[in-house]
Amino acid sequence: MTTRTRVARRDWIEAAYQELARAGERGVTINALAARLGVTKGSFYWHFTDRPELMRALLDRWAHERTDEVLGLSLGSTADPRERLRRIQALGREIAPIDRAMRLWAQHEPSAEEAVRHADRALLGHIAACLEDLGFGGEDARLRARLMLRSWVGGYLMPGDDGSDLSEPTLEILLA
Amino acid sequence: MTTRTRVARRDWIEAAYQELARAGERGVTINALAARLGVTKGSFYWHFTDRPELMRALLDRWAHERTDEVLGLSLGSTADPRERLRRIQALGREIAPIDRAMRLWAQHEPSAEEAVRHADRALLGHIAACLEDLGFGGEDARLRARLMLRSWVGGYLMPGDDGSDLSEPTLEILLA
DNA sequence: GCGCCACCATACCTATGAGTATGGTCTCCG
DNA sequence: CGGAGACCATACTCATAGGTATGGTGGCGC
Repeated sequence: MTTRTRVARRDWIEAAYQELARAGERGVTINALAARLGVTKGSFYWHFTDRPELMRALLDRWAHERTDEVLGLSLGSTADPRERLRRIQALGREIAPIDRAMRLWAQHEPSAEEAVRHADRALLGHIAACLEDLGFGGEDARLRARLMLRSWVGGYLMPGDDGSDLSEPTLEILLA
Repeated sequence: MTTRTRVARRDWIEAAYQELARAGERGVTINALAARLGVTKGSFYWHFTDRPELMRALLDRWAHERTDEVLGLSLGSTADPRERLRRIQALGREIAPIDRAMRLWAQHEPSAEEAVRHADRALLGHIAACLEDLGFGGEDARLRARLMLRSWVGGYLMPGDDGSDLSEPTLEILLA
């Protein structure tokens, strides 16, 4: 016989995380995850007390992942700030699904909103630092950083905008 | 006795429209609207066949309202393009709730996505026209218009960003 | 070998929201 | 005054998703 499937708490979190990136917060449903993991709800309610606990774990996982990524941007730092900005954009493209899901979730969940706010503070700091290295004044750099991030996430809410046109020519405008 | 409450089809649409702006697409529930209107579901299913029909009516209402607003921007046109851009921003502030709701809805509803796409095309055209009047080239104007709109709607997804700091200094950056 | 415990399946309850069936009431028109 | 139709209330069904209760089944220590 095939060995009885048996999942750990991390498996639930991981599956939920991917479901979150794929279908949004509403898509994170116990039954769907159970089917995906090949078990039933009985497993879930042994590892977790309720759904909010799972969602809190997702928030935590995202916050850590986000911190590591931004940290990676600062550490693997080229001297050239332009190159660093390009790396931020590259990172943005790969984390787009989960980032989008988190921000949409944050629209109706205060805890998610707080997590996004916190993560944005760090990211904005990093972008502003790059801009300062490019010669922009402190206040101006912060303004432009905010503008860059806003225009980036704004792409999520603009149909027919795959974000490809935000890469080079648009970056020139923001750095002019 | 108080006269029995009696609502029309437009009343349902109007209530739903406000509920949409207030609580998003998920907030548009038949029972909630019925309670708000002082009637029951029986009334709704007389005026409409099902919920999708109501939602289509909302899409229609929004599309018309949006067309009128953008048309109003073009008609009441000052010669000064800077002033026209400021009027766009002013309009943006007042339509923020329903605009936000529509864009969030468009994330998981193709018909809403199509409506937003169509409305954006018109608005982007108007903004780009203003930018061309300011001396920007055709392609550059379109890029900057897209950037402006993206940074505007991006504010919806950025916690702790009331959009107030997007007004003047940020506009200067985009017009530099 | 035996019991214990981690882990899961099964079967339930509950709330919510869409949708339906049917009967009642008001109003207007002949 | 009497019926017809517009309009709504009441009382259901049904599907989904969270949550609970309880009874298994596996492996590991003694």
